[in-house]
Amino acid sequence: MSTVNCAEELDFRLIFEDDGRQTAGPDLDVRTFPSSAQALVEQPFIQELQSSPSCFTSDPHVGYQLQGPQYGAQVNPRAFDCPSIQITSIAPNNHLEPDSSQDVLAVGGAEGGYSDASWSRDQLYLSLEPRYRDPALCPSPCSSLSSRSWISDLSSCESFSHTYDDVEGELPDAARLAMGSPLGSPFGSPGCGGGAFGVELWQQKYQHPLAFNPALSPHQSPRQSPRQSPCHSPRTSVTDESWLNRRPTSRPSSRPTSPCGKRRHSSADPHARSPSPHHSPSPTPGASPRGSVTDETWVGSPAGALGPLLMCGFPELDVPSKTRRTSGSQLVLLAGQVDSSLESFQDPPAEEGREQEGLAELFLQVPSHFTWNKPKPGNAPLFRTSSPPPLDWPLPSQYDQCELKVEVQPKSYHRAHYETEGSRGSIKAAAGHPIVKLHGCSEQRVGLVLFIGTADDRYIRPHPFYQVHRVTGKTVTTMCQEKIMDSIKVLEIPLLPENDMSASIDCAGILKLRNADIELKKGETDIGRKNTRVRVVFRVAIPQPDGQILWLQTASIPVECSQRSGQELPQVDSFSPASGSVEGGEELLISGPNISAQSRVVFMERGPDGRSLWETDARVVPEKCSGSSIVVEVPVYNKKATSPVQVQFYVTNGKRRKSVTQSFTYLPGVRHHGPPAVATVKQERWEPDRISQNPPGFSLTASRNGTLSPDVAYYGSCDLLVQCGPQSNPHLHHPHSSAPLQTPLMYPQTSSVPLQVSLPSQTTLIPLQTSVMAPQITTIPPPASSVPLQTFSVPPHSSPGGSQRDLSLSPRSTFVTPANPQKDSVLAGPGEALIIKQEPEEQPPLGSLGLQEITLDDVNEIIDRDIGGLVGGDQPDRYDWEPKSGAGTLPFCGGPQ
DNA sequence: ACGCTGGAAGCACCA
DNA sequence: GCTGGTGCTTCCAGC
Repeated sequence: MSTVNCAEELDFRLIFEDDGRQTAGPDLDVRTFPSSAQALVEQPFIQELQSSPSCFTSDPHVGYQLQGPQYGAQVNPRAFDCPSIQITSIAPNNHLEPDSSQDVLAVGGAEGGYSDASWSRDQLYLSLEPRYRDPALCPSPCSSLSSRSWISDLSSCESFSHTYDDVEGELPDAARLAMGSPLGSPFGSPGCGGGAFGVELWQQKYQHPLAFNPALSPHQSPRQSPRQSPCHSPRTSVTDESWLNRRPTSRPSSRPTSPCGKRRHSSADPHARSPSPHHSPSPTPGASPRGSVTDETWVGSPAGALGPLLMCGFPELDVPSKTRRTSGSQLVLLAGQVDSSLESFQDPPAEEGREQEGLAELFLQVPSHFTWNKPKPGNAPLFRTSSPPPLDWPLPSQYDQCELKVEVQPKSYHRAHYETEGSRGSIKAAAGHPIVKLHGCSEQRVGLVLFIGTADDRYIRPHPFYQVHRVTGKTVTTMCQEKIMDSIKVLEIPLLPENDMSASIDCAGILKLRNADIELKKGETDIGRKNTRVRVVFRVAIPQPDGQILWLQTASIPVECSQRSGQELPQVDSFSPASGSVEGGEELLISGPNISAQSRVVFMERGPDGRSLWETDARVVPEKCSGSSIVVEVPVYNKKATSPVQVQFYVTNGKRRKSVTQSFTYLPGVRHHGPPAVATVKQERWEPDRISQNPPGFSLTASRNGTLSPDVAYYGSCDLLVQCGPQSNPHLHHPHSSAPLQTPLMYPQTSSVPLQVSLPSQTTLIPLQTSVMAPQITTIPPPASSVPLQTFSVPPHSSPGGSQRDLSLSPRSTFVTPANPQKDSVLAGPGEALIIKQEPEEQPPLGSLGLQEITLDDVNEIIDRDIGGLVGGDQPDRYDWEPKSGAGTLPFCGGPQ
């Protein structure tokens, strides 16, 4: 890759402006760009999944609609299924019929709802320059061998010249382009000789934003990387060092003396930030005292590498999902697009639709964002090859016979490394490394995608402050490849039949991005301080006979990534029992790192508003404590309970040294007799009350036969040893194993309980709620199909602070059905428990649960109001994902507690 | 020499 | 405004 190439290849002015068609102003609709990148990046993968024996071979004709200009011969543009930005050479006014052609370079994806109709305007056109088809385009700026982030790697010649050699030619041209080949992008590789051009681009973008295509700038940066501001740091100006002079060493010569511009953690005051050079509430320059991903690597890195696509309107590039959601303009645009896009998503091929009839609303396909307008029966995690789901799109862990499971969980603590550090190795499990396995699909190799996700109380999404990092070395046995999806770095690992469709994740480390860099990103509302828990998220794409791709997702337990916290925080690995009489007095054994007799155990119950309603110390039984465990007496529940009440407890070693909370269920009138029957149950939930995986709609794993695959089994004993930490015995969580309990709060996605529960005549799904709003339970009449009555938990709508968590934390979600587990089952979802009971009369009165029955229509109404409205742009302001306020979060999303 | 780890210094933020 | 505690980031040293 020569400098010449870098400089020559792309000139965005020509592509997007001189072209005369892409000079849209700030309101240019670039929302779909991320999708493009994603799709592009995924194409090879998907393609391979479908047809290629080789993991990374490319066949532009297989399940792959992403045809860049390289396929210029194909003149007809094609609109993609998912929200996508269409880059084509055709005239803007040309109406593109879906599937009409394959000339569109970009693919959809992420955020979108991009209707064909929207093609009439705000499209990105990429000239059909043959140069874009250069097979030599560097495929993956992110597949760095170094411990540095992909961003940093991007600015590295080595990264391009060596790192990607192995994948060179393995990816379709389009993908390469999407990934920002240095050849194909001016941003591609400043460090590779494109520096001068990079400066030019920077100037265009930041100094002359309009000239650079201002319309796109507000949405440019990748979510994961600090974007925009070359001016964040004087030192890291792309002009000065990032572009022209690659950082010679990973370590700065001196420590920063002042993180100038560092955002105050406590402040979200936008005014504190200087206005962005471009029209965006972007952060201010001087953010980082030293080269940051933002500065150093953003423009000239993967992002840069992502090149034209990413830099020009890739929504996720510059605007985190939260911000994107709050973008009125986006929403407005989306309003007209959502439906159509959803159609493509929700309307599977006829045959598939038939297959899924039975699923009905058991599986609510709830795109995490605006894409979900109106859920309807028949949804399934099936996507067209050109429309892979965005990374923050909730997906089930199981569908039909296929289930993706984390067989061996990672340790709950993994110290992430900074860019300035060397790698701290791969994520580890208690013994060895985490293992992920795909059950039920062993006939073909499939690709596993891994990324670092959040572990907060909202839906899983790529973590803004952490990034997966490919670890290499002698000890690494698992083949993997770094890629960029949705502008997020991911690792792609093949799952091979010969390996029993499992993979040991020994090639994934975690990179910490500096808070200041991320927080200063335009639109980033998350703060990094104390946001140090992540989950390792796994996705698998399974080609279906009908050509669609089945996407499943699961996630690990939360992993603490900060040095200090990891070293000092008590961690509850297990406790027993998991429930007990409201009268208390029973001994509760809690064990885990940093737990000792000196620790305190505090029981608490939170109210709807998240405030503590009750909190009391459990009396420690010193004589029974050991070095890593503590025994306490369960305190008496403070209120009269007529139904199981789930409370939380945590272990603390002092101020700010609290473990994550664990759930304990008080059972009314239940006395504990005799020694606990030690039933070890995997508890994949780290912080039950704070984490919810997917929107409730995903709490059930769906199957085509109309059965539910609850992620949680029953528990009816208070004598359970709840395994909270990493566990490595998959058998322990088998639904048919002895362990009846999988805390209903466990993450559905991580659930390894493939319990198949046929819906009884009447099914009641009871949400775990401690919601701000009165919990609701929705009784959904059976759809036209054979699906029996189901009751869905419905998140409180318009709960200002709340949200998702509401669904996941309800003490009442814990239902004990010891007597007849076969009869009553508890379905736990991402944050909610779904209970199936054949005999409704045995259910606790809804009233006592704070639930109310509503009909499917009600559900739809709520959805329309809370989600659809948001999606449709009716209430864009509510599409605020500000984590702190929790306001405006989707109903199914949790709010702060 | 390099990668991985553990520890800790120094600074900024927060209560 | 001051101060102590806490968290973040970087650096060092050992294996």
